[in-house]
Amino acid sequence: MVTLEDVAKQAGVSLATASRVLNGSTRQVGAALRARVEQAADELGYRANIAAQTLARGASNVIGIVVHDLTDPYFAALADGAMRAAATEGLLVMVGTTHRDPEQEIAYVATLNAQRVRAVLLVGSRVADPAVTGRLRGELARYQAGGGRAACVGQDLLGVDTVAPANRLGAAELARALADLGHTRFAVLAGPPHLVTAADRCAGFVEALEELGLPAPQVIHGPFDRDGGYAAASQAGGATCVFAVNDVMAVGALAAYRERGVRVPDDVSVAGFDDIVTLRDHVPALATVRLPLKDMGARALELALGEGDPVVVEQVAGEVVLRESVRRMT
Amino acid sequence: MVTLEDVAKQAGVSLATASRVLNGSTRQVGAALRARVEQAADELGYRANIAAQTLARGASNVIGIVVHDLTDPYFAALADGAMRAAATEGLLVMVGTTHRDPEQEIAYVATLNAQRVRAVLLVGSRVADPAVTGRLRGELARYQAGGGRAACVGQDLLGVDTVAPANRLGAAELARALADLGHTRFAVLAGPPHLVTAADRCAGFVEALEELGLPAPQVIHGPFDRDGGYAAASQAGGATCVFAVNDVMAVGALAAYRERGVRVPDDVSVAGFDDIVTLRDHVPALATVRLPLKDMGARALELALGEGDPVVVEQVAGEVVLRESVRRMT
DNA sequence: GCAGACTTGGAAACCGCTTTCCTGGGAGGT
DNA sequence: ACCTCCCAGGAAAGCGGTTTCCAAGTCTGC
Repeated sequence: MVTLEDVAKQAGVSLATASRVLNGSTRQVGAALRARVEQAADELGYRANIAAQTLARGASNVIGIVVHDLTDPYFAALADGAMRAAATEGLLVMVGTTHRDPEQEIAYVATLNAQRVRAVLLVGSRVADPAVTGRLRGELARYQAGGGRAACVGQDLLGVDTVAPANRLGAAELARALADLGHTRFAVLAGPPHLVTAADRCAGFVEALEELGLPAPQVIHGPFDRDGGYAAASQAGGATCVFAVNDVMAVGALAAYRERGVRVPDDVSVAGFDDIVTLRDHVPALATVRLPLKDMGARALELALGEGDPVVVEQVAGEVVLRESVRRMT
Repeated sequence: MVTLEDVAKQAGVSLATASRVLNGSTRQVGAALRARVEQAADELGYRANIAAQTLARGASNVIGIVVHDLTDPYFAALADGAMRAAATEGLLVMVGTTHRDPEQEIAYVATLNAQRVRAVLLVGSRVADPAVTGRLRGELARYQAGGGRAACVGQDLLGVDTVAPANRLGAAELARALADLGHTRFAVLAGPPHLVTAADRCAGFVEALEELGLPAPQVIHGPFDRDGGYAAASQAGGATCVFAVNDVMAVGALAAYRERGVRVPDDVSVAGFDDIVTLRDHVPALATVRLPLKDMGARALELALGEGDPVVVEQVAGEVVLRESVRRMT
């Protein structure tokens, strides 16, 4: 591997000069020397050793993003938003997937801390486990104590800058919209009780129905993914409208109904949450609550990078979008 | 930030001993000292500085993955496969997205080289531009000259270990399967002519039809994504069966037909390529050629990490899967 | 009881780059 | 002409680890 010293030697200049020419410095270097250095670097095929730069500068140009599952379009969209924002800042991105294991999340924060990344983004729902959350907070605190910056997309439970989707509110608005269509008997495919995102959406929905004076919906717990939706849908009976707490689950539910010959929306209405872009061509088109995922990812990165001495928490509103998968009761 | 020296001082041992205890060495350290060091590290909240380790060891524990677009489930699946494999090896992953810009791809290789990553994975179709390919090869060669390892998922055009989907073959088999159903008039939504993956699939399909003595299909070029499929479908006329060179385009095509009131498969059959998992609940279910994307990603990482003095190129066969989106002609 | 072979701990060189501090020389002012 | 001031260039001190090389024990086996 060719080093800066090789380049300096070849160009007949000092290490300092070579460094100043090649790796961006405030100091000026004379045109003649500059040219010699650049030529030497080119001839030798010099590539700066970033590990050395990071060590010397005491600051790296990479950020870390921790998501649950990259193949879930929800996280892909969020990550993509953050990555685009990072690219415009000239930052590299290290991505970690936890596959929904909170321990992995904690471990990643430790690892990213060791990497001295500029910022870490924790993307995805928190879990309702004070012990785990506490340990994660501890790890984050340690990271931040060393000058690291962090932000989160999800719930404001970590004491860091947060982009928080208005899950409760969105679900409540959805409930009201569905009630407006004349539905009265609901079921909620509620996901796992310990997942805060799932729980919030479920709670918002249930509370809104209560306020409207409607009967409490049937709440069915299960996994937060497509198969969870599929399985939960099979247990729902008697409801004219089913709310799956995310789009992917809703798609699973639709699949279950299709297989059983239950027509959507004729026999049952189905709504989801998130408005996953990849699903826009699904048939029937899915009623949902739209979240600006890319923007949220990008915004989270901004927050992490920004000064923000006081921790900032930004609520992001969702927008109810009714589509073919729901119908008006006559 | 607490350093190893702080730990050593607190534990009353030398830097060398502290290093050996905390950061994995072949050398033994006595139980007493080991305990003291570990306690000190714990009390101080020590986290090794990986940049320093990388510099000293001359080897990093991160790999780079370069994909076109993370929100495209095709790449997400491939990347996920590679990332899982990386995780089992204890490697961290740096992900770069090029958004289909070959220049970006080259730039990423340079950057990852600067990072001295252990290996880089280039995931996605090559482009049919000798100049660009040449520059990419040059950058890769430079990286490999420095001890870097590389692999590619796509076409064997880079002179590195490659996992190559059998695009031609898969498309040919698909063509035969569709011909078996009695179709004779085909259209191909062919994607961009310069994208090798798209071109290969198109060519395989066209050749197979020719061998069967069937009339040449209408070939419609356009973008390689959902909207490209949507637009291309609108231009196809007279065919009873349409082959979109990837699933995402096929979904776009289905959307276009739906909007125009063209029934699939009654009026026209539609097939794709890839068998994207996220699309399994699409209606109508998409006939396609299944590629084991996760395995391919994982395999590419293995290849990159393996010895492999001779460059190895692995063909991965696709499996034709006929589903509701195609019908038998009577 | 002692030579030789292992072990364990520490000192210090080194990884590749940044940056502070110093030096010499030219420009500008009087 | 003389003195300052400023600026380009270089020497060298880190940045935080790893690892080689030594020295000093500690075991063996005879």
